[in-house]
Amino acid sequence: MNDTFEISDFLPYLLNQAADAAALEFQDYYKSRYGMLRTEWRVLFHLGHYGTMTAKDICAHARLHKTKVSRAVTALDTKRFLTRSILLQDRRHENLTLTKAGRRAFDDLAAEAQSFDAAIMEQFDNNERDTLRKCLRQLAKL
Amino acid sequence: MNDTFEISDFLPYLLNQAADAAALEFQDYYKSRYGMLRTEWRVLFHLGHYGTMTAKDICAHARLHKTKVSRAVTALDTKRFLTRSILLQDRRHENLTLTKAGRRAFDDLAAEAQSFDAAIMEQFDNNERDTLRKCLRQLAKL
DNA sequence: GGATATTAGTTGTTTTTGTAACTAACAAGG
DNA sequence: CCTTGTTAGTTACAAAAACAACTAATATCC
Repeated sequence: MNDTFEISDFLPYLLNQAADAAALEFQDYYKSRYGMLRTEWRVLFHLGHYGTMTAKDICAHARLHKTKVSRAVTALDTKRFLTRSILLQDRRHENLTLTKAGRRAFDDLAAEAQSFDAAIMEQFDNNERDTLRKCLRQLAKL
Repeated sequence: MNDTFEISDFLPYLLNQAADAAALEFQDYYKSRYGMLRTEWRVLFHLGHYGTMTAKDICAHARLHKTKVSRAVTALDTKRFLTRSILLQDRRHENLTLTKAGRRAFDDLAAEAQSFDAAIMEQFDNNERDTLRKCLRQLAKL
């Protein structure tokens, strides 16, 4: 009918398909193993990687809405993966810190993520990898 | 804390962030202008681009679940953007065809998508564009 | 000091998705 | 024909996301 423009060439579509495909396998891992949702995994990652921080910090850094973070923190708290401590200077903030169990989960998942990432990237050569990451970073910044 | 692995380097995360960012602006367009959801836009695109086809065909080609397509078709039908006609040979299938209004919406959105895509790609050089699309296609296939 | 505005985080309500069960039509083997 | 199986599509219910309204603490301006 109209052959001037293919949807599989449309960047937002392509990005979305690629993102879905890439997320799938890893998602199964943290879901079945720890009963975590994607936002929980991201929050866990931030705390494990950057250390103690507030929900606000996570929102800003992970580009997540505060309600999503709030619910993820509640879930991780219920799982005893983190502890909350209200700051004396400003009782609106609370510092979030991983527990031992939280850190174990983080260590496991981070290692898994890393090897998962490497496995995906294996299909590309060095030039492609660099270009891909560079372009994606630039797009994510918009 | 742990600096061996950055989350912003984790491909599923990066892809997701890039996909979100890229989808945002265009999403606003079809949402505010036509009250469409993403799946509706995709179904509309398929019908506009490939012509009359069944829901099943769209599922296979767009990699969408049949329930999502079913709901999108209902929504597009309500908006009078398509008509359904049951096939005489096999009354389980129904052919979906855009109405005049549906085609107008498609023409508008396809043009918009195309220039939107071009605008995004402008920030990359030719080599980057090719590599990006090639890698994304490959990832999407998984 | 006290009204007003901000900020961090939570809760409630509505949309949207995901999953599974369902209906209706057809196919195939006996 | 008539059971059994398969297929296209819908519907019902549960999980998750989006959005708005809220609470509690602090900051600011008069």
